[in-house]
Amino acid sequence: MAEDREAKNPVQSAERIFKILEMLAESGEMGLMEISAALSLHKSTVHRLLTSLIYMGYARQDEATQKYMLSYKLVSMAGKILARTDILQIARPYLERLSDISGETVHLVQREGSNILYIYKIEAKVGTIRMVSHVGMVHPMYCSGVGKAIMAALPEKEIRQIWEDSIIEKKTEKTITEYKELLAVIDEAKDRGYALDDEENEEGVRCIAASLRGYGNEVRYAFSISGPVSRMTNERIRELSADVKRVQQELSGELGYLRT
Amino acid sequence: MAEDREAKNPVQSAERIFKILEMLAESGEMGLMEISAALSLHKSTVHRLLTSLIYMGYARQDEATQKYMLSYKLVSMAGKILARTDILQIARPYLERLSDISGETVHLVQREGSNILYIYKIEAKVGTIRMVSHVGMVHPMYCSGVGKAIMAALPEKEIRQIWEDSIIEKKTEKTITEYKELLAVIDEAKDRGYALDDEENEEGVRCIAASLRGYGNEVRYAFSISGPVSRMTNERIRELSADVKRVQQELSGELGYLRT
DNA sequence: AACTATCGTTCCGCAATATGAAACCTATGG
DNA sequence: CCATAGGTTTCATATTGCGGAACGATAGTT
Repeated sequence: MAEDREAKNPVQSAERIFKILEMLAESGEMGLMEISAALSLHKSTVHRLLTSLIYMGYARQDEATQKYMLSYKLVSMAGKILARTDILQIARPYLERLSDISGETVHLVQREGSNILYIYKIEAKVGTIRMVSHVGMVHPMYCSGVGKAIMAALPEKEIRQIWEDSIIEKKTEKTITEYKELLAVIDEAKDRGYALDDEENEEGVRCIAASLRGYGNEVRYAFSISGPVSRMTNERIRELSADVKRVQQELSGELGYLRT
Repeated sequence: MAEDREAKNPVQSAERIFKILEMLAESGEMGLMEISAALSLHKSTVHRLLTSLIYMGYARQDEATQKYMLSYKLVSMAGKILARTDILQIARPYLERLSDISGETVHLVQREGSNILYIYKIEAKVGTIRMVSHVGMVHPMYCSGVGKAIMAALPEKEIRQIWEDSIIEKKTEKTITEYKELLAVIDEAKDRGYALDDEENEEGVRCIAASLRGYGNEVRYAFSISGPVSRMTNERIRELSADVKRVQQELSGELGYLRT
């Protein structure tokens, strides 16, 4: 077959200049020949492309060593992107999929000190029960699945702090009111890789949650699937946990782009 | 003179592709014609360059709206650059301690000419107020605590230069718009050993800042603690200033050892 | 439905542009 | 002082990127 279907970069010089950019981002600083050799490009070509990068302000050359390195213009650009893009943009499609799979209510929350803030909610597609949660709601961490998911990623010192900051309130029969018990439950969550809320916050509601790491690599978000006990059997939770963990995996991957 | 000395970008397509990149970073998402019009480039040219960006993974096109936007690859690259900025490695534990002590937002910035670049941020651990600052943000020096902390270590000639380079803008009631006033405030900072920002940049936000000397012994960095006026009383600022100055002391010592 | 306007995509001939060989600098060190 | 190994500049060449034009798809209008 003479067919040449394979996609190809339509702009050669762009291909090359970004290769150089990526290489410099990786290695910090490099000499002309070093880059030339690594990319199998003629040194005069590399020189021209570098001159262009410098002209545009993306790179600079060390006066003394003559080595090339990146400027902070890229960092500044990245900052603009981040400033605009909250996690919601990224997470939404994944959460939508969770909602499709399960038909249950899906939440995305953000840590706010010792509390969590609901920043996104997809209503259940089956049944008629409506959860009291809503976007903008602030809720203590200790008695929610998402809260425990976040705490499972924190050092014990911080968990203790959160506990002390919280007004412990026995919302249901099963609400945890002993610090030791909380720690035990969090330990379980650590082992499993996901946290549970077994009617500890709202009578008849169970949920399964996992945390997410944000830009600075700190745990700042969590998401969950919630539903009535009638449908959220142990059996079903085990099934859904696979989906939750997969989404956590995938989302972490995508958000990981934002980290180092 | 027929002399045409003015530097020129030696790679046209690079020039254009980065213009597109910058434009997208600024605006979030744009249509083909929109970009084409804004840059006075033929739409087929823009299309080709965008295809190239997408091919390399720096951009993507929304399925539904067909609009173009940047991916997170740039952010990831920026992360790599920042990760290598060694002051960050050294300073991080100290800044974390400041954050622990105060519970407030902590920033680390780097001087970039007459501006500052935010290279690290620790979010406040108490309260729910979020500062607009973010890593990668570029900001004028004259109306920020960190900027004034840096200027306090510069000769007046340079301060004047910075002032002239800056676009003076009355961001709040208290923003300094007179050069003489700036000098006075900087003088105070020199005496005290730390600089303040008293709602000069963002309504309701006060901050306390100090500068750091880099490798060549020139002042290139500064850090700060910021918080809402409600918590950042004069009393508290005096308390925190001791911590700020101690961290400055310790960090300066450690950075002094580094000589490339 | 037919018409129109708008936007994104594809094609392709032309020449401007990017290419790389070679010559030229400038340090460093043997 | 010569040799070597970077980095820089020049320049003829053809490859690459350019943009006019035509196409397709979608949405708004009559």
